Amino acid sequence: MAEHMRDEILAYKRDRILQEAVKLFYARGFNGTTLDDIAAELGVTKPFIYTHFRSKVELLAALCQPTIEMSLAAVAQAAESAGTPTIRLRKAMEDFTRVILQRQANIAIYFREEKNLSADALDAINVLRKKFDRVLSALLREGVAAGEFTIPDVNVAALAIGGMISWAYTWHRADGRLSLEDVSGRLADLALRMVGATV
Amino acid sequence: MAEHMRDEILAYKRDRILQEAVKLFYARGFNGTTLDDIAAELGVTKPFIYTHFRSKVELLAALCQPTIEMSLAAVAQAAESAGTPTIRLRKAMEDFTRVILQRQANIAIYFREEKNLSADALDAINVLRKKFDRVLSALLREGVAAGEFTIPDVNVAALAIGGMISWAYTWHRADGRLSLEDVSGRLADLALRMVGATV
DNA sequence: CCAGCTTGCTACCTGTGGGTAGCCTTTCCA
DNA sequence: TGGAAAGGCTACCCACAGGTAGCAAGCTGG
Repeated sequence: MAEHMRDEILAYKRDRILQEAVKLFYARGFNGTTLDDIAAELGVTKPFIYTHFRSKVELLAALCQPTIEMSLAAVAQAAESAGTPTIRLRKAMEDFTRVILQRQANIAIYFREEKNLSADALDAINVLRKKFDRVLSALLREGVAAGEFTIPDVNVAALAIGGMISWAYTWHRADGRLSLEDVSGRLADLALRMVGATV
Repeated sequence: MAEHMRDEILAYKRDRILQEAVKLFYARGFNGTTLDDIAAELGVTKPFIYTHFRSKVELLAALCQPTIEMSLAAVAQAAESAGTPTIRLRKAMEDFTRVILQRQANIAIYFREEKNLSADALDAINVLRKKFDRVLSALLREGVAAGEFTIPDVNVAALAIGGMISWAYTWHRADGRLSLEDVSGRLADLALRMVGATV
């Protein structure tokens, strides 16, 4: 029991560090943020961070990788769900957009700071991204086979759709004209149009 | 005459510094590249660079801004050219893609290192980007007015199209399956589909 | 052939920030 | 109530890299 709660608190501290790191890396960039900055924001000191993360670079990986995993999971789950390719593609794109916008800061940091990741972390993430492209391409091919989509070049289409939606991290404002649901609906519509599906 | 040639040589030196900086910033990131690295690659020393650029940050701006200007120019010129909105949009998207892929490294550096730009340089570039969005949105609206396009939300469509194409900098390989012309053709097609144009 | 200007180099300074050693305080159990 | 373990802090180290001062070498015009 005591042990159990100690672990929860440990996890909570780790989480708070990550939260604050995301906020600052997003606002000032990875190299523009010092560990002292993060510590100050939390009301602690630098060595405190080192009891939870081995290095600044590990902190970066810890805030990128799970977000990429979520993106992949969203698309993979929708692709495997029930329904026609059209229905599944719409769900995949809506859910993917939600991840991108809910984890907007993490996504931005990942794309900006990729070069600062360790080779290992980068490899792990690249595996996920390759898988993402394969899953999306497979879904598009399924739709073509079913006669629902018309796509001249499936691989380019997958990259184009993935890019169009990923890009939303650069322009969406949570306090702007469009809610998260507005954006995910509109981008999913555009994706369906790109593949020639009947909307 | 003598003066004239001296200026040419000055410009040439400046250009070579920029070339090498682009190569290294692209490969290792802005913060992962030292001015000594760039100098070494050129067979010169750090103070040499300082006779052509006031600081590392100025170097960064000098390799970002002209590329953004080229993107805007490509779209603006196509939008003002002759032909139907459909024809002009196709040309705009093809030319925009060409800029993105010809200046792939510069574009990548800009998006990654935006946070490292001076406030002034960033402002100047943001003006260009706003203009880019306005020009593209205006062209889409024209197409809608002419009955050639069907677009539920013009602003989102402009961002989506711009994003889809910009994104090509992340995946295009000059030595890959698709040539620059292949990609620009296919992405322009996809853009036209997104706006409901008759391809 | 010399004066002076241009050009680029050698050698250096210095702030910064990631990372660590070792101590103090609090907590918890015997 | 004493002692040990855990948790976090103070104080520090030092490599690195942006930026500069001042000198040497070569070109140019008189």
